[in-house]
Amino acid sequence: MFRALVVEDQTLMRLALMNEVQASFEECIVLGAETLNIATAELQNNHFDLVVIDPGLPGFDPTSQGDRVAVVDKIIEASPSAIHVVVTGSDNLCEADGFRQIGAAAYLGKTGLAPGVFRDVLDDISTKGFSLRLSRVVMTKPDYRFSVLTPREQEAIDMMAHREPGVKRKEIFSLMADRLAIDAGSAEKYYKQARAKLMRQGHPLPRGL
Amino acid sequence: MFRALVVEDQTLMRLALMNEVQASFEECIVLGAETLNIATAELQNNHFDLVVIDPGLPGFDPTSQGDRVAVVDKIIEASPSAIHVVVTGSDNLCEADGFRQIGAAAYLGKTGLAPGVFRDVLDDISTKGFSLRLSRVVMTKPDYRFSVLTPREQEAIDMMAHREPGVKRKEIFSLMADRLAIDAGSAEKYYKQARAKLMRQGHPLPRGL
DNA sequence: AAAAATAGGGATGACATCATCCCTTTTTTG
DNA sequence: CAAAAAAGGGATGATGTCATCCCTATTTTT
Repeated sequence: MFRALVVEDQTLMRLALMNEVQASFEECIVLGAETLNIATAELQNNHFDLVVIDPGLPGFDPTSQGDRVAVVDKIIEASPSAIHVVVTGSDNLCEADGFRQIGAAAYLGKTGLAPGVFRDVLDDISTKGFSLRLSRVVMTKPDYRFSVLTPREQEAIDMMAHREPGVKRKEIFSLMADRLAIDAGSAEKYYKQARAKLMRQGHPLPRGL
Repeated sequence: MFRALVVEDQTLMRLALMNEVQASFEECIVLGAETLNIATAELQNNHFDLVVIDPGLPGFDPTSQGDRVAVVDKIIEASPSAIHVVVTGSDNLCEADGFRQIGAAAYLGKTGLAPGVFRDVLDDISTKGFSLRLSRVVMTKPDYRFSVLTPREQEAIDMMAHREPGVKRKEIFSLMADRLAIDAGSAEKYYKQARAKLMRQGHPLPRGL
């Protein structure tokens, strides 16, 4: 059974990261720790295959490079056989190198760290040994979220809304089919159903229909 | 139809906040913006009832108090009729006062901002006019997350794991029943089912069973 | 010893989502 | 024009979760 630990003080982010880890493994146990104390206690008593760390923890100065390295270093030394992924909001190349030198397998900026990216990061690690994803701004339009839509319908709307001009809808349906491992016809159906729901409720649809 | 906008650069956090907003309203549309540019473009073209803002956006100095105020101020001026909630990782009482004075209805620290808290914040706003929740460390034990459990089962395990010594399980079942608006017997069933699943797979259960 | 709490199951219907396949009409494109 | 793309529906079964009610031992309290 794959065991992972997520060390992050921001609750919503911790839960989101735990979700990402869970989504990356068939069967697994994921623990979440808010503080270094909780984390070290767990690391002493149990074995972990993967540890995700945000170095900006309570009780440490987030601007002090020494504090940040100390946090990560302590965790790495307490779990030498695990894969260590550093996640931070204030990322930079210099710090990435530093963490890499003390044994981290990945360094990720929080901006641009979207659902699904974590899986890619793990692929990077197993193929190249290290994964570096610095923060970068990607969005040009906002994301829409409608409470009336099912997850599948929401995804269909999302992908269609981000369609580049000139790209046919059919192509989006194929893409969606690939990503969700379903039939292209089903993807089309979800999109149409979603669209119909929004129209029925008189919603102003995002541009691109 | 209730319309909300979440302005936050960290993708996972933005999605989590959008979820929190959605969970707080029956029917709603929630937009997510990664940058101030996207946000202001939306604010110009559409009306919003609620705007959630993280002042630490790309292109601004997160350590500069002036930059942070400028971001929030620009958004508030662009949507004077909306409720404005400021969410930040580096929160302090002084900044909270500052944002309150320019019209924010809530100031929330990211640490301790857990699922469900947002609803309470909105209650605070409508009753007291302002909600202040500074970051604070709450956890003493880690959270466990098992991929084999359904959400209900996971919640049952969560709540039981955080049971104070001396508290009877029956009481937890009642509490769970209250919080989920279900029967106490059902809550008990979920817990037992979850426990059975974990035992069957040979998982070392968290202390407190 | 009696009462309450806990452990451990089985069976059930309601319900929503997922995924598929089918159909027609209109619009756009080559 | 002909063909492809798109809009707009209806019907279907599989599946999983939710929520409930039922049952019997065993253990712990009182």
